[in-house]
Amino acid sequence: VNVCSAPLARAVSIKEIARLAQVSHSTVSRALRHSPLVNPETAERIRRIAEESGYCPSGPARSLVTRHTETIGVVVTSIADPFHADVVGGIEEAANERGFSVFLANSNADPERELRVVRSFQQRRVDGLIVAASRVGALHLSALSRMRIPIVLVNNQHPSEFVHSVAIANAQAAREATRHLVALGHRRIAYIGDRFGYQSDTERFAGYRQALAEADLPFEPELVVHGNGKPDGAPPAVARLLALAAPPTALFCYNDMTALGALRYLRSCGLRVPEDLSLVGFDDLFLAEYTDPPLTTMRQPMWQMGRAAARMLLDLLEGSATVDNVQMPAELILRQSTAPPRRRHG
Amino acid sequence: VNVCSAPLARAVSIKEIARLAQVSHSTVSRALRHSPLVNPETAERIRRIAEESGYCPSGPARSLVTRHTETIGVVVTSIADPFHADVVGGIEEAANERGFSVFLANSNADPERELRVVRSFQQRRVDGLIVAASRVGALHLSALSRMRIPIVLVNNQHPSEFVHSVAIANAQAAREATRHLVALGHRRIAYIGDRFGYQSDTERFAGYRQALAEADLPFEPELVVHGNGKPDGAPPAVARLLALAAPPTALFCYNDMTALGALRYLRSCGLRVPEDLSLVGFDDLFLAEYTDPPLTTMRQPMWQMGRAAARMLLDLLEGSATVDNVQMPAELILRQSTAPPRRRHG
DNA sequence: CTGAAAGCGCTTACAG
DNA sequence: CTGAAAGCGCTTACAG
Repeated sequence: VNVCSAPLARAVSIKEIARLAQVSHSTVSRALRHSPLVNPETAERIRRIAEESGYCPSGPARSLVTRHTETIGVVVTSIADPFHADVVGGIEEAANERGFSVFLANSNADPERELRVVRSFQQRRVDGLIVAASRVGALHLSALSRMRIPIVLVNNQHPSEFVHSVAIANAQAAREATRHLVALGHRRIAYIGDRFGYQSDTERFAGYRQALAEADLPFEPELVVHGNGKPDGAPPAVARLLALAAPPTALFCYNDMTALGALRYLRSCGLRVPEDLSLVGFDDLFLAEYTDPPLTTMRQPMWQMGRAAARMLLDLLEGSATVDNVQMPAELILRQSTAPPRRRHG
Repeated sequence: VNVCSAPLARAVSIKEIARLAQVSHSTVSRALRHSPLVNPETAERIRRIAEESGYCPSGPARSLVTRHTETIGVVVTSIADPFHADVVGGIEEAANERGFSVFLANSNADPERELRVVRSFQQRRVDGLIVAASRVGALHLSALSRMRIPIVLVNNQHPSEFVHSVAIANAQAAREATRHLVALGHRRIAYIGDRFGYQSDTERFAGYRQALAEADLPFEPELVVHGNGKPDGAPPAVARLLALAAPPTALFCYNDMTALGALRYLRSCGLRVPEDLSLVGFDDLFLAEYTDPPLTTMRQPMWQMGRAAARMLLDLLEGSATVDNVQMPAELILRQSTAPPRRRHG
């Protein structure tokens, strides 16, 4: 016989243990919360009885009176995306350290689903919300701010006094990555962006242009193409670049997933990286170290960003938050996918 | 001024909207739940008022009386691990479809943390639990079954009538993978297992031995080494194999992460895959398609396994579960990391 | 169809 | 130090 699907035994409540201990349930409540307002010996006795009877306090009942749930909601576009998986890991770790549990939901980048999910979190009375890399902030800001709970955005700052965020300095990081290519001698550097209009893409693109301008390199619109942030978005974009009369000698990608797709496509075209073409990614997913050649990329401290977001939210909840937007450091990781361009005319 | 960290405005309750609608709060409750016991017109009016006043029902209050939370807890060893990320994605998707939210927690493979996390889920009164690829089932089964809520294990069956599980036929899958190597002509095939004693490892090892036996190939203990399920666990294990007087010509790995580490280490030794050595992984993480060469591997339908686990749990909750252990199909994916062995003596 | 009452499991003033 | 009371926001018999 299967005990698991049997009707749930009613969990023992504070009342039950009050009966056992021959005190009022108020006293039990105090003893369990270690209130100083109860005789140490009876408190001890009560706790022992609670322990023995397998008492487990009811979160829902408690939060009904305390008006908070020690719970946060996190919505990501896709948990299967390694970037988000890492961020969520950091969030969970930091939340857990402070006694919070996390609700996780996928939005699949679908604004409607996103809104549904947020609404369900609202019913569950999460104390706060973390939204990672989506456009929800832009689309539904008013709906969100109406919720009147703290929200922190990861990699998706929104120019508003209503939301908080943690991100890296995207423009600056992209500029640094592009500079690296310039320093190697590349003059025709392509940018493979993301076609969904994320703010991070806009900023990285801006950084790319800045680096070009600094080096007095012309900005060539034909060198800017768009993927979809995933490996399969890269081939068509790369193909367009390769078909140019004067193809680029280096590719700077919006993220590592795009770089991964580009790398594989280049290989399938018989092109070698970095001998024929240099490639730089963005994120430093763990797999960047395992590609062949290992990928030069701009590292985002994803796990730390998750931790920072959770801590910021928790600080907000206890009113001790000091800043509204934290900016994390990015770091260029030099590996083997970049090299000086081949001389054109030996 | 920042509205988010301002004290929370008390959410409008059923009582408040009762006042607005000039009815009792019982009637409001009924109208909101679409009970037939209320006049359609007043019901409509009540709903409109609720809508306008931004009413959002309180989950905690509701579950206090209904005695369930429409919530499930999922604990994974590491959300940053792509296998788990995918499983969690499937769980969340299926749960969401049926109105459930999911609490996610990492155990870091630490039994104590695992237990703490499960206890916190218990306080939050989750309706059920999914535990993915951990030893919690083995270590804490009694503590778990005492919770008296349904639990389903993913890839971690436990020989007990108390738990439910979804998994693949590990032994059979490993046998098939090994057979593929045998069919290519390999006679010295190594197994790089996992050192943590997971049941899945034990089963895959058994399958490997079965395939050897079937082919009348001797089982050589020296050809069995252990990694840690991650890329960095592979190099020492592979090094030991390479140092053998008669090294293997093919490597069958416990999982893709191990294969990834092995691939990279082999490359660093100047060995080519599959020319010098064949390599097969297990899982078919998305990255298996992007290694160089792309990895031959045994696919586990991770997302589907997550969906199946969630559905099984939900079925258990509504008493409609039909099976206790679902077995998902695995599939050998042939790519370019395997080939016939090189002839030893030309 | 509707309302008053009781109760879910807790916390916390209030009054000893 | 302790208990009785009220209340958190809901649902649901029970009695009109």
